Amino acid sequence: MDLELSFKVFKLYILQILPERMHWADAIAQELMRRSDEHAIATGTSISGRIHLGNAGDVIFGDGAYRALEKLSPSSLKLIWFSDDMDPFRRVPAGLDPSFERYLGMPVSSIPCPDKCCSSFVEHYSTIFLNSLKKLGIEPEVHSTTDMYFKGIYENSIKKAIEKKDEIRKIFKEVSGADRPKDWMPFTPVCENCGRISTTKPLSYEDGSIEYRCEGGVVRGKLIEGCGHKGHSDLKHGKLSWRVEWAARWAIFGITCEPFGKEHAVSGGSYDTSSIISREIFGWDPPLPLQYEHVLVGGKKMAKSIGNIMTVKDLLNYLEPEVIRFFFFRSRPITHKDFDMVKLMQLAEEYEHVERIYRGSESPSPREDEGEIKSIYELSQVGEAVKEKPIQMPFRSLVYLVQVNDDVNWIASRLGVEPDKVEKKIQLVERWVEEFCPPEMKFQVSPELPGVELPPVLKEFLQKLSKSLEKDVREKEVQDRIRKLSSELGISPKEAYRAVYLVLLGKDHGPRITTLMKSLDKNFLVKRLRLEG
RNA sequence: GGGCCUGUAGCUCAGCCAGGUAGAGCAAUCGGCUCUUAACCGAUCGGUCGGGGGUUCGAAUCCCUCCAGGCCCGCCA
Repeated sequence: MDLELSFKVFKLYILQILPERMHWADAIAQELMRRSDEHAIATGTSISGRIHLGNAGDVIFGDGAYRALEKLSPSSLKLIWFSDDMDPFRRVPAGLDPSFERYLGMPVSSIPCPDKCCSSFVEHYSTIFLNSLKKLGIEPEVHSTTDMYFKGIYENSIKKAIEKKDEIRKIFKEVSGADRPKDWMPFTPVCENCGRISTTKPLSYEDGSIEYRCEGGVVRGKLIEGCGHKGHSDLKHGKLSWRVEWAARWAIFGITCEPFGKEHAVSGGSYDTSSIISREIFGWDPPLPLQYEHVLVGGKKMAKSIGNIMTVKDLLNYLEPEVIRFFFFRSRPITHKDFDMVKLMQLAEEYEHVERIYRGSESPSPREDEGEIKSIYELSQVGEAVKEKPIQMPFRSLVYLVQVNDDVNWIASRLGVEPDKVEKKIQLVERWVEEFCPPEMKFQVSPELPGVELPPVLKEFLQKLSKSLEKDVREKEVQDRIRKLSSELGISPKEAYRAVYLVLLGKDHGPRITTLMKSLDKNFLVKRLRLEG
């Protein structure tokens, strides 16, 4: 008994002196600083069409680590985004002209812009992506893998990999049990005749030159025919096999941390293999992995076939950038994340809550960790976090206000803010209300008197209320009047309010009554309360 | 065939790595604010921590197992 008690006391004491809980980004930054004080964080995206929210998550998580490291002042620090544009084009995304099929098997960097507005397919999609990341305050150093090959940045790595290809084959065998054939080459050239990379087979290597034949290959289970061309390629027009390329890239850029999804993280997967290749072939310690779970949308995987692709650009039509960042930083990367457009208001409210705590207009509850909340809020900011008490324009309030009256000046005066401050947010909320707002939060003043049966006493109440409104619609008096009348007539205020909502909206509840009334034409209101249409 | 993640209050999630009084926000309910529904404030309600077993003085937390959901690898990346 005594022993048990002393254990408890000891533990409670320890808990008190332990530092506050730590945000994952801070924990990673600490671990990284323990390892070294020069850091490069790598993120990357394979460009196969519109770049969605999940792809953005990769970079956003990287930015989280970047910002947390920044606070610890390492001697050098950068955030890199690799445009994986030497990858072969594997599937024509939905919505694109089917004629793009002719590019299957070519490096995506050689496909033209689908809208003929940019210099290429890759530029088209990556520009949109990078611009929307910029709005989230993320501006990584950008590298195109195609350019890197062209410029010869990979050349030494390719030579080394070819030299040690048998060693690499052994690593593949040991780590993932995959048998690469004896004549396997870690580098695949682009066919100089047809421009495809999925169809070429390297035959031999000598002095920086690869002999190959374009004999065809399989892409997503579909056979792509080769053109039959036989030729020689230098080491600038082709690509290292992924796991080798990944390792080479780590070594070349000195990558110390990289976020990635489970497709790489799986046991025997590319992170395992690349780690060993990195260490044994290129002599670089693999980066600290930052594993994350993929983002779902409305409980489903984002897929072009389902048509539920959500991009940051799309999302910026409904949410402020801070809330999008908040979505990624409020919980651990490994946690399932479901971006549900219908529940977006809840997300916005949680962000507002964290903002109030950070900026001192609300105190955290005993179980909320102030240090962690501080990190979450700071990581959610596009720029510097501000400490002053916020003037908030709550998403929820706006949802109701825009449905009553979408005049900017009127809404601004209700919220007590400058019209130009709220204008943008009104647009965001209006779009959400129109497209995703659940029906129970939607309302509309009925143009005709809704067909409702009211007991005589409530009719009398409405008549009297109507009369008093003929003279005066100042809001304090309206509420006073409703209360007075309901007590005079012996009905509960609740019934009284219900009656008003019924005749105005056809529903038994609605937004604050004075807000609603004030936005309506006085004559209309008086008539309606008299049940005259 | 191999692996990963998730399961804690109606909803969204902390807490798990380093076992020690089950938490927050939102919702709901009730009340307050000279202004009673949905801008604010307070209080309350709400959970056999997916099930079972084990280790332990003590398990949401560690181990085993089962169930449910989501996903990945086993072509290429």
